[in-house]
Order: sequence, then C-alpha cells, then structure tokens
Amino acid sequence: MQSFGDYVRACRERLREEDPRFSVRQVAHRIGVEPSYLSKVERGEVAPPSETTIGKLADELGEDADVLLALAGKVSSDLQEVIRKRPELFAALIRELKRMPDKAVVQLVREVRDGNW
Amino acid sequence: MQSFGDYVRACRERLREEDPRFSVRQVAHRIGVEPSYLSKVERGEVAPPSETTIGKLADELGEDADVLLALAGKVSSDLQEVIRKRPELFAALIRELKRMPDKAVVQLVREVRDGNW
DNA sequence: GCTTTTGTGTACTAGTTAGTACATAATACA
DNA sequence: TGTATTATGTACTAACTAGTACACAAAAGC
Repeated sequence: MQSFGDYVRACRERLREEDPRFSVRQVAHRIGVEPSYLSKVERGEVAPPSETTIGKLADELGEDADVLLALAGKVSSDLQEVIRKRPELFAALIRELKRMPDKAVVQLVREVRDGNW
Repeated sequence: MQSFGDYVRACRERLREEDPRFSVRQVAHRIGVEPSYLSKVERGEVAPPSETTIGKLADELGEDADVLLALAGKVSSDLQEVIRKRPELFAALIRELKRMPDKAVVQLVREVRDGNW
C-alpha cells in the first residue's frame, strides 16, 4: 500500500504543477518545520510527523487529516476520545469490525451516514 | 470517569479477596514488571503502561484488553490496522459516531453484533 | 552568467516513554 | 515475637520521538 511519504509527495507535486509555491522548502516553512525534515518525511527516511504537524500538512495540501493520520498508522485524538468514553461498547464494535468483510464495512459506513440502520 | 489505575486496582483487589496471589508484587512479577512500577501505575502516579504490558495485565486479571487500552487512552494496534486500511471510510464513520447520542451507539453495536443491519 | 531557490546529506538534541533498582516502613502470619 | 511478605518512596536511565541547524551541489529564473 502507498506509504505516508509517497502520498504527501504526490499531493504536493500535483499542486506544484499549478503553483510554484508548493516546493518542499516553502510548504515546510508554512507548516513550521525545517525543509530537510519534510524532505525526509516525504522520502520515508524518518517516521511520519506528529499529529499536530500532520494536521497542518493536511490543511496546507487540502487533504483530509483523518486520511493522512490513518496513512501514518495513527488514530486522531478525536477518535481516541470517542472510544475512551465507551470502552466496552467500542471493544464490541471493534471485534465485529475486525471480522467483517470489506464490503460489509463499506455498507455499514454508508448506512450509518445515511441514518438508515 | 474511572481512571486506568483505579480500574486495574479494583480488579486486582477483587481477585485478591479469593486468592492472595493477586498482590501487587506477585502480579507485577507474573507480568514481568517491577512491583513499584505497577504500584505507581495503579495509583496514577505514572502514565499507563505500553500496549504490550497492558495486554499481559488484561490477561492476568481476566479483563478485556480493548477495554483496558481504551481506559489508557490508547487504541489497539489491531484497530489501528483496520482503520489504516480504509482511511476515508473510517473518517466518515468516526465523524458520524462523534455526533451520535449514547443510545444510538449502543443500538448500532448491538445490531452489528447480531448481523441485522 | 550570476544570483536565487531548490532538494537533500550530515550531525546533533530536548523532551518523552516506559520502565529498573533499591531502600524502607507497614502488615500478615506462624 | 520474629520472620516473611507487602506496598510504596526515591533516584536513575536506555531508547525513542520529533524534530533543528547548517552545509552543499544542482537547477531555475532573470
């Protein structure tokens, strides 16, 4: 599967085709990190950044922060908070979701979103 | 809400009423940590242990590891893996779940478990 | 052609995590 | 009553996280 770094680099390069302000250096400067660090992150030389930095990066690139966080193997603290509030319930939900086939999860999400479950 | 430490201590003390082998010392020894460390964990003097140690503790106390992990403010790497595989879908599901009232979540979990959604 | 901007290599680090090691005082038990 | 076991206080730490700081060679732009 696509790594965090590859995904970020692809997004940034795509934006750069229309706007030269999306260089490693300038994006790094806008999100508040060193250019060499962002370069290493994009090439997967170091682990993905902190949740805070991923948030700024998502914002800057116009991407969904939850998607970037997931690619980084993290779960947003928002979600962690939701889970932490009802441990047993989520333990049950998680166990079911782990067993469910892909198609079932897709359908579940859709139905929850549409409110017809 | 009940903290991780309080919960663990309550579980352990309950077991201890019927079996003196559930002292801080002996439990600590069986899960492979120092007694002083487990003591501090139970009293909330230090942050909850690593996922690995929480797993052993759950096992030892006959508790659900996902519940203990949730109380520790963590999400199991199992769940993280599930989420990482379908980032956008889970982003959507999470956003809905954040808005749902308690009763709705309870019902959703039950219906998912029973397979009638 | 030269100045500016670029991406990346190398070297370093403050703060955090997840504990250990040992001492000591209270408690249980035989 | 003495010995064993207990919980906890104090002091320390290896490894990891999430970066910084700066130098340098290549490429772009005017």
